[in-house]
Amino acid sequence: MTVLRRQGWKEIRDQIHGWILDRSYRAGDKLPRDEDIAARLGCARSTVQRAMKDLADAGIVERRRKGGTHVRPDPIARATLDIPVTRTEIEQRGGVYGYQLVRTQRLTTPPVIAATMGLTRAEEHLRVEALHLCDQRPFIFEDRWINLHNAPEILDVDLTCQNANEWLMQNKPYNRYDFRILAQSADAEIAHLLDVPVKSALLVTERTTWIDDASITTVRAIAIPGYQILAKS
Amino acid sequence: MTVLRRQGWKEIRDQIHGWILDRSYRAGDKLPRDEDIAARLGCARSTVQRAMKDLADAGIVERRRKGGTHVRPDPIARATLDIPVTRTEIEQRGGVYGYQLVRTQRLTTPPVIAATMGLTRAEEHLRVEALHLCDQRPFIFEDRWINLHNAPEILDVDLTCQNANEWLMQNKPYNRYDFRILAQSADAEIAHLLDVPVKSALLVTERTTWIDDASITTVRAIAIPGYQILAKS
DNA sequence: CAGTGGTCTAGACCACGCA
DNA sequence: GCGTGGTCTAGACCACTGT
Repeated sequence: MTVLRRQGWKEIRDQIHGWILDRSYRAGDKLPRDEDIAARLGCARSTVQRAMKDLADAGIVERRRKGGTHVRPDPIARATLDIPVTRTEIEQRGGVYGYQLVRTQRLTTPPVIAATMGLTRAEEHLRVEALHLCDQRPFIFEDRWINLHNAPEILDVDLTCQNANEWLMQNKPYNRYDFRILAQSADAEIAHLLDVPVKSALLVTERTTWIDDASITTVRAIAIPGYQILAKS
Repeated sequence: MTVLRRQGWKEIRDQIHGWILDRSYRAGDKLPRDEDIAARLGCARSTVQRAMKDLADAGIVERRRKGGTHVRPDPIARATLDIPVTRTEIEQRGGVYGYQLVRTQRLTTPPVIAATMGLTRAEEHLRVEALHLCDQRPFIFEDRWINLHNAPEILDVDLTCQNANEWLMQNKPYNRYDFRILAQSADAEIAHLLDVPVKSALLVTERTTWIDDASITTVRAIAIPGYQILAKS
């Protein structure tokens, strides 16, 4: 529980974190008020505030007005995932990106998709199935539904050569999304598309995006075996 | 590109985000300096700063000293995952948590584990295999390696009744970790332990934790079919 | 109602990186 | 060098919530 000086809110954060790591304060303990910590460490209260915000975001402490700051008894492991554009992801691996449209259809939403998108009634969508290739080999298969009520311009895009995701990113930025990760066994169709054995275990990510309450698109991306998602501390 | 008033840095953030959404500023465009935005929106520069930090963290803009703030051409989808303690996770689903030790062994690390933990030489570890149960049924199987050099006290813990993860959380807080998500097909042993068909697709999360450069534990958690990881925007 | 964190401000200085 | 974002400060007021 030493007190050192000089240099930035991260130092302050690490000091406070240090008190927890060295068990000066333990799971559930209440930490001093920001103002007292500021006085002890010789900085302004707002600097302690920033340090504390970082610790709270990391799931290490819990703050409540009037209640004060407590060490979390069950520190949450909070990971930040960056989900890059598939093209970028492949290029960062040193591969050559390729794209292949499989099929498009105009359909009204089946109930399961409508529920995912939070629609109160069925709306007409464009369903786009496509393959992302890495060095000419299948890498990710995507099954996407685009809400034609909220993004009708997609009909003017030639999806045989332009990737739907990239068009949407440029033209339909979203401000809310939802994200799921799960495992799925390859059925005959997927196995054929990805060129992998039937029953391979595949990592699937599902994403839905909205502008306010208007759903834009929902996509199910099925990756080849061996694909991993990495997160950083 | 309207200018409204009153209430908080989130309003400021949403205003700026609005300029991007309504395409007043497009992919790659340079936004005005913080100070000019502050003047236009009638707030202090530090308020714009906070709003901008949020947009930058969300992957919507990119900031560089001297270079200014630009709209990201490829907005990264950045998701935050909360990985709860398994007990908490099960209880939040309304299930009854159970724990069952399968096996413990003292071993020196095989190369693949040593590499994951960043060890320069093999060190003695305690390997703990255990099942987390939800309403008496298998839910997650975990295969854990605990570094006896850095956490020798684990040998004094009765792991038949105390969950290794919970002991570590209380007694060996970490300050760095690494995280992977992948899919795996159930082999005969796992299928038997989890009581699922062989070749089921299972979601696997692997985590390694350190205190500074000292590795504490690495764990591979294999979940039953249907398990999903959810992220929030 | 009172204590604590949350936010805002105005101003200052620092650090990085482009010209 | 110099422009821009990054951080720090001291003080003020607000908002939530436990008592």
